Amino acid sequence: MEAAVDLPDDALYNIAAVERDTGLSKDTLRVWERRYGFPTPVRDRHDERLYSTGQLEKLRLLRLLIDHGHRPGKIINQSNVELTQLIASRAPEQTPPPEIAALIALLTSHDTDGFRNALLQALMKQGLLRFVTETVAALNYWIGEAWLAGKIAVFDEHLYSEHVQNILRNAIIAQPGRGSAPRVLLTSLPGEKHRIGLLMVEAVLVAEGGACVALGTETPVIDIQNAAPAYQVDVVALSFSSAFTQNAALAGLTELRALLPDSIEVWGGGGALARARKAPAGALLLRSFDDMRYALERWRVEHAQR
Amino acid sequence: MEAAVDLPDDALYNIAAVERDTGLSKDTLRVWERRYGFPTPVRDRHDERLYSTGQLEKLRLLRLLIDHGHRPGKIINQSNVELTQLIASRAPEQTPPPEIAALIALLTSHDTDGFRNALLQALMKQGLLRFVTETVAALNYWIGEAWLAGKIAVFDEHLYSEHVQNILRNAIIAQPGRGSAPRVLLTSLPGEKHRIGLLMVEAVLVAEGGACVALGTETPVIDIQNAAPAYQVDVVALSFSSAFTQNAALAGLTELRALLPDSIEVWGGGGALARARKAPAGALLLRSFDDMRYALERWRVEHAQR
DNA sequence: AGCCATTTCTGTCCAGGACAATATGGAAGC
DNA sequence: GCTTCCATATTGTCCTGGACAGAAATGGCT
Repeated sequence: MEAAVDLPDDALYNIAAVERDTGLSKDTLRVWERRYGFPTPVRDRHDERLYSTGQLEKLRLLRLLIDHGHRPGKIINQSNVELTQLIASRAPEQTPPPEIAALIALLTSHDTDGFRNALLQALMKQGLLRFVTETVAALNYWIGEAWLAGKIAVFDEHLYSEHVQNILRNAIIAQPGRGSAPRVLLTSLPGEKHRIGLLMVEAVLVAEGGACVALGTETPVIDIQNAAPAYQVDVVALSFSSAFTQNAALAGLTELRALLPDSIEVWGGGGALARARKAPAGALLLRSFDDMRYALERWRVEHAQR
Repeated sequence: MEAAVDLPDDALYNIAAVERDTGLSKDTLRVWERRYGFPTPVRDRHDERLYSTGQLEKLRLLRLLIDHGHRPGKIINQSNVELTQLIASRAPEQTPPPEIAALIALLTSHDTDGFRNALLQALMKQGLLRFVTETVAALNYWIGEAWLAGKIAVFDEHLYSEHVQNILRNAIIAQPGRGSAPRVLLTSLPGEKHRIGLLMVEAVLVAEGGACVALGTETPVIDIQNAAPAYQVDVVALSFSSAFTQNAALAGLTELRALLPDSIEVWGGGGALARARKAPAGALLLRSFDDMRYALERWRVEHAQR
């Protein structure tokens, strides 16, 4: 029994590596072992945990399902195969429209140049506004689905994110005109890392002739409070992907609303708020890009007479 | 139920927030308290640690000095003032060159368009390679210094990062030619969020005629392992900013080296590795952009005969 | 159906002990 | 003088097992 190459199959990972690769904290890993009897890593000579590749794999499946609403206690004792089926059964066999399917096919065939060119072509054909609200939005959705179904690799998703960022940032810079009122400060709260949503909003804003001060992701509330007057913005807009809890998103909006002067509006949008019933007092919920365009128009009407 | 209105100055941070803001692990924070008597957070009604703004500040100074070679036990009982002096004495009263100072002045005056235009102008004047290795590198350094000295706000740093990203991504896309060998897969490991370093590397690579597959930040090792053959790359390059521990960076390189076939080279660079003594067997340490250009050249010579 | 109270579940925090990995400092050898 | 090696000191990470807050699920009420 001799392997020509070191097979990664019998590799062992210490708890720090598992935390890094699964996003599950060391405390969580230990408490799962204590409560549910999984994972059961072997120990090295100094009684430190060493996790097998199979356990690491299962932990990643669990993480995925938990992020999509399953409870750990219900699924932790199922086998890898059962978990994979659970993931597959989630989405009722739908297929994306052909344009989107073609783009995804380019991505999964690892044809980086082809994918980039196809995106650029779609942008040219549709213009920035439609490109963002139709193509990119649909891509986000269907790539998420494909990922759940195991049809797309994590690294493909990374590459997708990079390409879309490149193209959107490029288009935003290229947009003619310097933008007028309202000036919108755009960012997300700590914990919210999803950059594409922010860039999509920025693209729409710029396309509609607004001016955008983009701070990127994960700005602490206090720093937003300080930045808003410094940049003399009219609106502070926050994006919450579905990685955020709806409650956490609403709490963030409420906190920010309390900290900012009344003259500055607070807008919130994104997946976490798509199903929210009502906005916190004094804040505005944007459930779609159309909502945002109406909000822009309303702001301009209200501030027209001066 | 408690009514909590946070005022920035007497704000209190729980141990998770401090870990996030300082990069010191919870274990380290607790063991320092036990051993050295610092920090001494107050406790909430459930005996959980709450760190004051001042202690958070001191912890950040300590982290910084430790990253620069000081030992914790020697400096942990000095005051904030003494630590600040220690930092100041580290870089003997230097001032940034006038071009850099002018850019920083635009940034701190919140003149977003002016800052953007000045960056674009520098790029046009210098070309991509010099812009990255001179202007952006210097800006990173001096903005870090300005932050240490309290001369720059967190949100200004966020805005800086966004603008540089816009410009670099724009320049990378605009670069003529599709790039040839070697094909380099470029990313960072989970925990390493610093995007500008990655983009700088990508810009230099592209400017030198290489082909780059950029996966963005925080790609788990397993996914890198899978991506490398899928994209048929010749080299996997990882970037570690000084937010990473040197040990963690070296461990990551070692792990990756073991998982990838010998035909794929492993390169690592960035602040965390700047003072590393020797590279893990089979990996290459790049301590500067020049190192990277030499490495590219060497690779091309070695693979010239076909 | 919607709303509120109660129970269950789950992640994070705690204390204090242990030890591996690294850095330091000095002695020995070239 | 300079490296090389080894003993010692320092420092970060991991361990166990207990506790509890906050989120989610459940049930009872209008």
